[in-house]
Amino acid sequence: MTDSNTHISEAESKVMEALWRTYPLSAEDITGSVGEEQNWRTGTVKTLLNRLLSKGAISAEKQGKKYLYSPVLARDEYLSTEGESVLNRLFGGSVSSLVSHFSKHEKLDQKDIAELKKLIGELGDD
Amino acid sequence: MTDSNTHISEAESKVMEALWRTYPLSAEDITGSVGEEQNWRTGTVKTLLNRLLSKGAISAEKQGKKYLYSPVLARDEYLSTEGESVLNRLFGGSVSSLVSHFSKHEKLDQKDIAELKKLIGELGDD
DNA sequence: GCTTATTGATTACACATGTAATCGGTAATG
DNA sequence: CATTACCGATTACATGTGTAATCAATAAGC
Repeated sequence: MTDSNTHISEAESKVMEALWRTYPLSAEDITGSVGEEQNWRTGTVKTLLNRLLSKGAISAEKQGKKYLYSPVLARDEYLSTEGESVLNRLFGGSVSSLVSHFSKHEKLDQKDIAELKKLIGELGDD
Repeated sequence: MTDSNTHISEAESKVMEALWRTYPLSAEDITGSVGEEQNWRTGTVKTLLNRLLSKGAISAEKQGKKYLYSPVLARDEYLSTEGESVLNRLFGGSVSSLVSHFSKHEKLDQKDIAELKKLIGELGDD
């Protein structure tokens, strides 16, 4: 058990990502975008939407004969929860230890480095 | 499905962590340390060890009537795989985007910041 | 040698997750 | 009005994961 109960699975997170980009979206919309990429039948998308609804991660409002879905859980909140959990599991909760790992393995490109420099600079200024 | 087949679950990773700290270890050793913390019965630890064996993540050698287990998968390799997968899922593969997120949410302590500064400094020198 | 304790192997079982198929109700169409 | 098409709800099912209990083989003790 990763979280108590309302954990969002990987497949579910794909649906969330779509809703975080734009909302509200119908099941059809999502099947057309995410479903296309993931090679999901419509039933699959419906199931994921229902599971997300049960978890309270999204909401639905009836619009004619179909539903329009919107995120309830904010992306930022999701990132915090998931990110922190992973950071703890893998890197003892230390961001610098994560960066160090990726750095050591040449996983930082120029853009990353530039961004990091900027970030760190700003932090110092605080 | 996160990975093709040999994905290491969270419970399994707890066992791996123990073996990465010291090895070889007997099932008893692991039950005594990790099992204690996690409140696992001996059977649970045995199951995890067997699953890790099937996945080729650890090896076992007979020592008298019991087995001694050692890691096969290196911690660093595990960190790379898992870390990259998570980084992709959550932050579009961008380390700086992850750091930015944690920074925005005040999740960087002084030590992190100091470490990051040092890291980035070294990177610039390359 | 027979009994008991140890330890690994096998089996179990509930819940999560990926991936749908099918059922059932309502709306559109002829 | 009867039929069809559309859409959400319900059911399904294999595999993964957490968490063991039990079985079986062997070693140790009486």
